[in-house]
Amino acid sequence: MHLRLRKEIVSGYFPQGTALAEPTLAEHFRTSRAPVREALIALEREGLVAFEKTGRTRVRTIAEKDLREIMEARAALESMAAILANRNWTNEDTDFVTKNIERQSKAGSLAELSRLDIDLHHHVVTRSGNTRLLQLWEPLRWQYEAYLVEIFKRQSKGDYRPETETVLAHRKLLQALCSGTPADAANAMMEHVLFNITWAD
Amino acid sequence: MHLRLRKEIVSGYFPQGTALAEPTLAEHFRTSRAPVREALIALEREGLVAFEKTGRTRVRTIAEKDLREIMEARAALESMAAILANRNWTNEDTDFVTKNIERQSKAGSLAELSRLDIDLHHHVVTRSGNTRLLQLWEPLRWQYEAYLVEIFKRQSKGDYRPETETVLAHRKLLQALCSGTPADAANAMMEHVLFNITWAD
DNA sequence: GTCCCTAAAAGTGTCGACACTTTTTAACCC
DNA sequence: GGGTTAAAAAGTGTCGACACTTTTAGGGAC
Repeated sequence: MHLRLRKEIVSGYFPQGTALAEPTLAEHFRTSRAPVREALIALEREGLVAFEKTGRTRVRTIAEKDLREIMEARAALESMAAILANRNWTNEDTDFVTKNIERQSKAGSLAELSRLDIDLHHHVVTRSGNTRLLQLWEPLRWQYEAYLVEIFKRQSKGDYRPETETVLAHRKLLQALCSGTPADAANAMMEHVLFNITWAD
Repeated sequence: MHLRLRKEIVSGYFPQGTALAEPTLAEHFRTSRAPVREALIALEREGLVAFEKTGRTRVRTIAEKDLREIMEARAALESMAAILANRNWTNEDTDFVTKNIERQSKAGSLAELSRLDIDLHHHVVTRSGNTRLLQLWEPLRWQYEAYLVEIFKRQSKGDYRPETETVLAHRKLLQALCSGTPADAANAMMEHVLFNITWAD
């Protein structure tokens, strides 16, 4: 329920600013209001919906300035994750990331590239072995995805060229993760994530 | 309601592992179960309570290995916060932190020192100006406090000596925040927070 | 058309109830 | 006493209902 509603928000089915009335959602999910309320509370803490002072709920709007916050927070968490993942790194991890990057270079759309990109970053955070890092990271992920889907809507589909910049940064990151020092890994991640801020605004 | 229950957990009134049955809590707070459930969901996402597979809820137990995770995550968020706060730093901030450190050096108990310490770190995260950083940091704060109160219980009250180490690290941090580079601030914060890991285990 | 006021509609917050599941208790046998 | 089974107690998940608040819609004056 909570997961289904999240998917509908992140996928853009409920666009930013949409009013989320409990009776309506209850009907939509064929349940009563109680489970809906509980899902909304969880989603509020994930930053995907916002409660107004009157108690009403809307899909949160994520603007450019929010993206900066998200990327800064991601950079903080992911660079630490890179340090920790660097310690635990195995050949299986290298394989996984290598294959991911390979598919990125052949990606046919910005949406596909983004999905692969998020997968890669998710892998690093997971492999940090720090469950709290992952727990804090996940809301940022959903907010980021919710932002992306909005951008994709506005963007014409025609003008896509593979993002060679991103792929190069990922190769550098992989290098640091599998054969660099923890500091190398942190720096590569920090630069890579923060680069997207300047790229985005 | 959510805040009251949190306070009772963090203060140690509900110790780690305590079963939190909804009807009992409802009676305790003189409400029905619905608000209790909603508070529990919020607290679960703050990491203060844990749901078992059967749906039952307990106050989460935070052990030494959890403390490591918490401190690593704090280091990640707070070092980024230090970078951002360094940009916005004003004389008022310097005053606030200076007074805080002064009071630390005169602190009469470990509990008082901890309270001042958390206040100082909270100030830096707030002054980063990044609301998401603060939002992610707060759950770590509660978990940390819930851990501390448990430690204080076990510890004899007699053997307290002021932690000059901590005070020195804070002075160094302040120096970096008000007259150093962003990198200085990040490093000072990272070292300071991670130092507590080795100190704690 | 616009403004204002009122009435209806929609929404939230809280409650008690019911079915179902898990845990505890108690009785029984050995 | 220790173990097993069955009944009772406690707990969760979900639902519909009610009072109260906010928003929307409509009607009248100008």
